[in-house]
Amino acid sequence: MSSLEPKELINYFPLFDQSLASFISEHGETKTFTQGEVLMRPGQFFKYAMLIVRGRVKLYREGDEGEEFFMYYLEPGNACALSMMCMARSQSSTIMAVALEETEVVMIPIQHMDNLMKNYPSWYHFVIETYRTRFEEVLNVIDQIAFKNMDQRLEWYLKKQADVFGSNLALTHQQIANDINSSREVVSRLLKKLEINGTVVVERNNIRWIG
Amino acid sequence: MSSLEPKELINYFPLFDQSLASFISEHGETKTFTQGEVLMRPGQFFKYAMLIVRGRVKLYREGDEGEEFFMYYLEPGNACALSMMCMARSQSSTIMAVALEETEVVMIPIQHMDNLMKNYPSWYHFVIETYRTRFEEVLNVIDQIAFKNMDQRLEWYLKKQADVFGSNLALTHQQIANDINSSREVVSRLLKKLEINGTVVVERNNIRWIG
DNA sequence: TAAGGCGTGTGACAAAAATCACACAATACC
DNA sequence: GGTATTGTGTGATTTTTGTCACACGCCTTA
Repeated sequence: MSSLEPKELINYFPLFDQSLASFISEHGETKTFTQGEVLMRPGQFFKYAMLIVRGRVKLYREGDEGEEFFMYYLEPGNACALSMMCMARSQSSTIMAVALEETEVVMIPIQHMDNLMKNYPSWYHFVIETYRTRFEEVLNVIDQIAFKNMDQRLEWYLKKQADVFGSNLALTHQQIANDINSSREVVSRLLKKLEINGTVVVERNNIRWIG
Repeated sequence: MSSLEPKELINYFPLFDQSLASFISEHGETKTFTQGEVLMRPGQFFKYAMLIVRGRVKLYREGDEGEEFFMYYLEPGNACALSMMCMARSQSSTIMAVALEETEVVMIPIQHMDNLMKNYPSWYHFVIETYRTRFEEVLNVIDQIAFKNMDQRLEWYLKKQADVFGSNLALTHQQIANDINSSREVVSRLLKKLEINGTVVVERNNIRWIG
């Protein structure tokens, strides 16, 4: 439950200045989530701002009938933007965040927010930057599903995966289909096309992204 | 170019406290945009945070081939979230904002941001609230295009329009098609269905939303 | 090594949406 | 009133995506 050293924090979050890192080191609590554990679920109130320092978190949108739609990953050095828009008393459906692997998170209780905003300019710079990044990410998602066909969306999805996990993607066609809200057969066929095209190599349980 | 009275500002932005309203009244510049004028375009840097006090602004996403995709409106009392994520040096394609009618905007130069964040808690509460609202709006858009069919998306779109403009919508089928990235014929057919269904009355250049 | 589960490939078909080709009604403007 | 423009209605067709049915190969494990 004790927090990280200031130096380590600055390492992960280069936007932090010395005094901010010290403050967070003192008042933040670290928590470790196990693989598959839910960090955030629909309708939840937040009592902490969450900063990722180890592991990976998958954010996705849930449809009314339980469909999933992948949005983005959070990695060390990222913060959960949603957790920072604190009073998120959400409606019908909202965002899910689950740990993909064992994940370590620094949690800053919201009662410190006023103080942080007031006295640590590098904090709100970080907050704004976090929002901006996520907002742009989400706008890109909209571009894809509003303007592009399945083949282009699949390609974009695979590229994003490769950016995060490297060129070997341990994914089944079914998992991909879930993430982009399509069906296994469609994904299979499109992957075949991409393979002929030379952008990927398709193996069992694995896709090699060539680009 | 001179700004509004503090009292008036608080009227539009109830989250502002007295001192914040005074500050903005003093340092904000008001600017009037004419109908059709662009407040924000792809690739632009922002030098101001923009608060809407009169009129209406339409925000939409532009595709690579010039397609448009409607996202949301800004009305008096709203702020432009994008303008507040100041250094938005955007990439390939990003958001467009155009005035739907004559629109009055209070513009706060970004050099005041540090001061505002530091000394006016009601300012950053407002900023966070603005981000939160827009983020949720955008997530709802994603729900629609990721999980719903055209008929449901059309219905959702019309309802949103009716929330803003009242139940008489001066829209052609072509305009609707542009906003939801579909085609006129499809919109015509779906509107007919909705009319049979009793949710709308279709007239020339006008749609009456019944609900 | 036999059995069963899981991941993948594929053809046939269905559904949703986009596109094409018109007809025609309402309105605007000479 | 006559003519052009704009908005709408509708069938036929194509494209895209989703669904169904089933084959088959790989891998585990008993």
